[in-house]
Amino acid sequence: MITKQKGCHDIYGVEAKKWNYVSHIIEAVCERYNYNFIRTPIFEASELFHRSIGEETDVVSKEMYDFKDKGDREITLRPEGTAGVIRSYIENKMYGDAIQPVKLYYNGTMYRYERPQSGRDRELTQFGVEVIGSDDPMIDAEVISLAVNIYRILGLKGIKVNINSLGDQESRDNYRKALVEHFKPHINELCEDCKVRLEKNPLRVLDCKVDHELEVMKNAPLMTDYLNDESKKRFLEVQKYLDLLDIEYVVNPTIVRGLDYYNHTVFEIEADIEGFGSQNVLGAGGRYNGLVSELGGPETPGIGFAMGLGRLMLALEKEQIELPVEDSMDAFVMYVSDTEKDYAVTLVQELRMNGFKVETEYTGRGLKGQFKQADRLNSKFLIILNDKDLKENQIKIKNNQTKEEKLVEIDYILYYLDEQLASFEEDSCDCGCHHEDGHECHCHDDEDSISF
RNA sequence: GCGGAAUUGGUGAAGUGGUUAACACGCCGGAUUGUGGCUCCGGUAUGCAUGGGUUCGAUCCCCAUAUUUCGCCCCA
Repeated sequence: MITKQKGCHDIYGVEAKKWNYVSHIIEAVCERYNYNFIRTPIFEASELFHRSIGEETDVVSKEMYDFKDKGDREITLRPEGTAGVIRSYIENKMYGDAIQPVKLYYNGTMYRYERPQSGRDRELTQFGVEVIGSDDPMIDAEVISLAVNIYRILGLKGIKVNINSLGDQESRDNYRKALVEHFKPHINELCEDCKVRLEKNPLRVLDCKVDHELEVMKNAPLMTDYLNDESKKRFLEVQKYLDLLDIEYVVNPTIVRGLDYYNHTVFEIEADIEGFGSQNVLGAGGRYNGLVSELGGPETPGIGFAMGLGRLMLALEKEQIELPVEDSMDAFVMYVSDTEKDYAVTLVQELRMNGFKVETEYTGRGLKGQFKQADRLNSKFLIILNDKDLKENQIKIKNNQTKEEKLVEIDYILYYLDEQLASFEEDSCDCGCHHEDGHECHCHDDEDSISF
């Protein structure tokens, strides 16, 4: 048997419906914030990721899906979404668009050659946004609030926002120097990885999990103390806007992020959920004011974030948040004889074309089997065709909830079904979803009634 | 890249170095000659991840591979 590749997943059935629902919520929220959908290729020139993410990062140095195509081009399956979006922004000269800043969102698969574990796959789905062309701290807060509001709308509790500022180039350089001076005398106490990090990317030493408890680590200089006045002011403004937006957050100076393009605001959104494991960062992002120019575009500020949908689904599951999943039919058309079947074929099409969700029998089951099948499909009405009724221009239709059966004139079938379904929905939840006992219904918390 | 655990039918699983590998659910059929969901009866084929090895004999023991899963590193 040929099986799926390591770290990949087939998503289907109820799970696929849940994914679609979540994507739908995300889209609705993005629309309200006036972000526009962008779809970029899944593969790009390898150089794009080397230049943007950074040569020394783990993502680039050991997790890239690289290959050469038949034209001998160096290709990489995208490990994250920002690089491709920025490439597209530059290539399509979006910096010349009348409407600025450019606000974009994407939702697609990313690829990282990693060892899979809970909450981490080789093929992962990320939703993310990018705002390019504004350096206003207000937009930093908006991006964070957008992410938080998506989690809120989905009903997720225990969301923790950690923010930090890496400052501008000057602040970062000063801090970098201070860090190297601080750790140099203690280099032998650090783990092997950190010794290398201190050389190549000193900031990364800070979020080392191995050396976390060391004394040198605890009294290491803080980034916040090395921000120059402008960076400091900017960071405080971001916090002011977050306060105004009623977003709870914690300033955490150890957040440095694994991708090199970040500066100023960086943030991570954690799920503080029992049993979630160590892969508890649901979303993260930050500002990247140097990235557009680094990739050959004009000097343009930008900020963005990404969230892993797989982890989000995991969190929703752990918190036992039930998503509304449409799993019922309006009607199931039953038949036995060939003439009944012929009529069924046309009736089913007519009903479908008039907006009803209708199913029928395809596998030669007897009437008994068709009743069972209709129940499995959670069909609200059963249409039981009978040659004798058809000769008299009538159709038997049974309400599967009340068990009432009625003979209806063929010409009135659409009207009858429409009316019956309307009254059907009055005394039951109109979302059409199944609710297990004890679970709250979130069906009406959809995008038409979201509260921020 | 490193380490631990696992893999038995459509599904959940029990089990043993030796004739037909439990049990449950599901599904199909019958009782009910065109009205199901309850009940009862019957059926569900070549099925113990793959490849080697030990053995008279392996689903069981050993090795390798694959996949799954949980950690480390790192990331969403």
